[in-house]
Amino acid sequence: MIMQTTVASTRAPTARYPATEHEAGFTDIDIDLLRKYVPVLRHKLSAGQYLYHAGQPFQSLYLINSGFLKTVELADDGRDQVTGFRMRGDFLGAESIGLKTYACGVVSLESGEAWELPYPAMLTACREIPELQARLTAALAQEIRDDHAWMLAIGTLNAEQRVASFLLDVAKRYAQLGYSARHFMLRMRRTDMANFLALKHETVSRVMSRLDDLRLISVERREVHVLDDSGLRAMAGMRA
Amino acid sequence: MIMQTTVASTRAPTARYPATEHEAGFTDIDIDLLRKYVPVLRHKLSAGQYLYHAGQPFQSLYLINSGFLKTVELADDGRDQVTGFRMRGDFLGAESIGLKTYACGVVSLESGEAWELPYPAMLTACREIPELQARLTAALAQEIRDDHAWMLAIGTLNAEQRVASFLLDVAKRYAQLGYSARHFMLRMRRTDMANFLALKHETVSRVMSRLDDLRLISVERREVHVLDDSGLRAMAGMRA
DNA sequence: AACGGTTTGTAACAGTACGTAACCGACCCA
DNA sequence: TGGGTCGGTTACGTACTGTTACAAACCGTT
Repeated sequence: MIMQTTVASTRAPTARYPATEHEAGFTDIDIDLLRKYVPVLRHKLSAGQYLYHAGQPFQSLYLINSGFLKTVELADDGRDQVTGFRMRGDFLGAESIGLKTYACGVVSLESGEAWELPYPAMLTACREIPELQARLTAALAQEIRDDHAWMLAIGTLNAEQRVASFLLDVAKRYAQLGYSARHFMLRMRRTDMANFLALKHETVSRVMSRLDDLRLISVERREVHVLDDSGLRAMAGMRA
Repeated sequence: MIMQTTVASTRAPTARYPATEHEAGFTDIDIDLLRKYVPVLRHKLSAGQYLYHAGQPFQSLYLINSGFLKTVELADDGRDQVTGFRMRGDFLGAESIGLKTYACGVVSLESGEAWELPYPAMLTACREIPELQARLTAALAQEIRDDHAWMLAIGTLNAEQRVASFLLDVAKRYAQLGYSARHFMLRMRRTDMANFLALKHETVSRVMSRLDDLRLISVERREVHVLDDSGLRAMAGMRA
């Protein structure tokens, strides 16, 4: 086990459970072995801070040790799109491999810690540790699949279904990290959630209230209780 | 140069130009060197034929030599989403690396040829040819960036802008393969285009007609002339 | 050349999500 | 303590896109 145990957020009222056996990232890679080839640099992050900006020279990959971040795609004309949310064990920066500069930006949504892994050293390490290469490739493939799942959701689900799906996904990811899947704190603003779901923040608010009315969840600002898991699943998966 | 020159489609009335220096895929990998490690199997494809189905055992990557294909994400309940269109020089199957079965399906939209590259052999080859590993990783990263660009478009653009962006993207890719960017044949049905753009086919029809009315393009079924490139760009990029 | 199925185009209508705006509560800092 | 900002909620009218329906054009086959 390579992950250093840290408390992800002091504000979060989520219960703490034993970590599950499988986590994303380097779980089954020996971090000490990795350190022989890669100088791991630790970075403390605070809310609102950028881990890296789009356009900045691409130099490193990052592994999130604690905290919660969003990745943001930026267009020339100012349009922006939240392409995902990342938490402990997730990789960052892999999407920019092959480029001179980072293709997107990463913003921390709360305090946390990220480990910087200089890419040239990682390349060397990958040659020495075949398992590392496999993990990195698998992480890239996984990200593609996540993106495709998002496309499927956005392309085929209405607002209610998108929000329900999103909540279930968040719950699942918290559960994988050993937190409660039935009671959690959303770490992002409504605006970020809406942007990610290709909706407006008012729509997200309305839908959340609606899910509350239907007794599927109870919401108070960022605090969410899942009251009817199967009901929520039904709403998320069924056709309009 | 590794690419065998073949005619992509006999139906397409697109003019043929000298190929550009840069193409996606293995362009700068020596195909003969690759063959020392990987048994390359050629597959003829006809319109409507699946290259592979979602759920089928994952065994190989594919490199498109000629033709035009769509990748389709499939949900349990029957919802489906076209996640992309692929042409000569593109990789297929990389999104399923790390899985036992393919995560999506690939359908040929016209006759063509794909080269099957058994994945276990590819792994070996990657260890022997560092450049190959780099190309594969770069292709994966590129796919992520393409997906993110799509997310940005779907999340921030209206129907007109999406269709305009799509046409410009198609034009660019044809140009990269040496075809005309101002006159081309769409290889997919309106339904596929609409699904990819998270719209309905009637909406796509409406918008195409409007772009025609505005003299930005001239359309007749699948045949498209770009009449006002900068006008089309303005429409694609500007905010609603 | 005629046939049936598929694909595309057009139109009227309806609905979901949007845009605007006002309000409220939490938080920060003077 | 009070103003200011930020984030979230709710109401109401609007409009873009989806829905439904139908017709025309196209394709492959007989």
